Amino acid sequence: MIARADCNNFYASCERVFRPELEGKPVLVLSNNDGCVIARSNEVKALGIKMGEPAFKIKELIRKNKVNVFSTNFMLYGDMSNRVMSILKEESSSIEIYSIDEAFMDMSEIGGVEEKAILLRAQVKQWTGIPISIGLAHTKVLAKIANHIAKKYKKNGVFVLEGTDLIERALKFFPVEDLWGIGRQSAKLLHKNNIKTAWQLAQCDDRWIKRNLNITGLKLVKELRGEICYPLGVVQAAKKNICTSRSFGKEVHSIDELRESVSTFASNCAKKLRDQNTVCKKLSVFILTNPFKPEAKQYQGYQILEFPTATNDSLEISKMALQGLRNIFKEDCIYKKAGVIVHDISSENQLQLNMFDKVDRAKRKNLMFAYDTLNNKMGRDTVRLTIQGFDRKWKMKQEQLSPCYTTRITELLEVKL
DNA sequence: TCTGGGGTCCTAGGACCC
DNA sequence: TCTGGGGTCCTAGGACCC
Repeated sequence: MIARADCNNFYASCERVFRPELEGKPVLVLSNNDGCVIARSNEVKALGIKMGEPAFKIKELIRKNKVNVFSTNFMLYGDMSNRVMSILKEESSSIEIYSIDEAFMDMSEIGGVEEKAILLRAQVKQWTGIPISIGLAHTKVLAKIANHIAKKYKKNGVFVLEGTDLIERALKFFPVEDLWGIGRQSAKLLHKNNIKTAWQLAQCDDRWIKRNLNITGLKLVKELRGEICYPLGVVQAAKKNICTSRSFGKEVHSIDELRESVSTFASNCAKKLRDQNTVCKKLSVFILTNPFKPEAKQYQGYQILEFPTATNDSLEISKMALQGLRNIFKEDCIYKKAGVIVHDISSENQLQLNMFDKVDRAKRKNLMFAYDTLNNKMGRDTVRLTIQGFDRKWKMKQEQLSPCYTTRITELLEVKL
């Protein structure tokens, strides 16, 4: 039996732990620079405030309803997460920590799972102050559904989804678009084909599913039918990509400020690399202007660089990242390499990049991904630095490389201290 | 519809090889 | 330069997740 434990309104709950007087009152957490909503207590949800909503649009609503607004405090959330997870670990050593606020656990060897789960939930609440919900079933996808039901409809926060009748009833009432792995595109396609519930999806022909939703969709459907396709991943796998990115809260007009950020973000990525004992081969840097400033022209820059030898050394990585930033502002380099950008930082130190739309299709190929992603998701002027992980070939060498690099870095850091 | 900041996996098509 | 077939590796881009 797989249990899926999930913290309710996690960030908002964390803030409440230290402000118990906010129990029962609306609590909302805003993203970096107080841009948009990233966590809501139930009271805030009831006000109709949506996830991801820009803060400026709901100012009035916040004021009228005396909503308690917090800026993110990821140190706090990470710490609270560790506390919750360590309690869960004591219950079951086979645990996969899936994200900051949720985990899958193997509870198959534990008899009376429902009672156990209820107790576990009470324990987490008592020791950390964080309310959680637990869904139990034989596959991860079903456990997710069980969790949904537990959170929404069960006073004790626990639901066991087991037995053909109960599963059928649950699936018939569960909207297909709420399934784990069905996003906007897939939902649209399914609706067009008159598939509205999880149950209807589970009845579909395998070949049709594979053709329309590919192998991922097929796995999802098999899990709905009770066949395990996503086994519990107990060991924490090393990240294949590491990324540090941030929006500035204000406009940036100096290259020095960009250099500062790029350098800091590079070190940050390097530290993450060392923490998981890996090295990187490639690095990409990109920047773009504020896409939400309608009157301004939009520009962006993007560079991929490759290290001669894979590394996790902060200095090497920072240097390379700064080289990338320089390249972005160097015309000759751009068209040869990443296919974009440039011109000068004009007289007033304004950032001036070639306009995206003027770059022809072939040249901008590399940029499409960055552009789409950022245009959709990021606010304000942004510097993002990504370090790409290993492909298969490199992975083989990784074990030999990383200890030696790690040692070197440790020495280096000690010297610096 | 969208004023964060992270990640993952899959697939098609191009580059390259014999 | 278009006359064969088979294969692998790589990566951009799409879709999804929290």
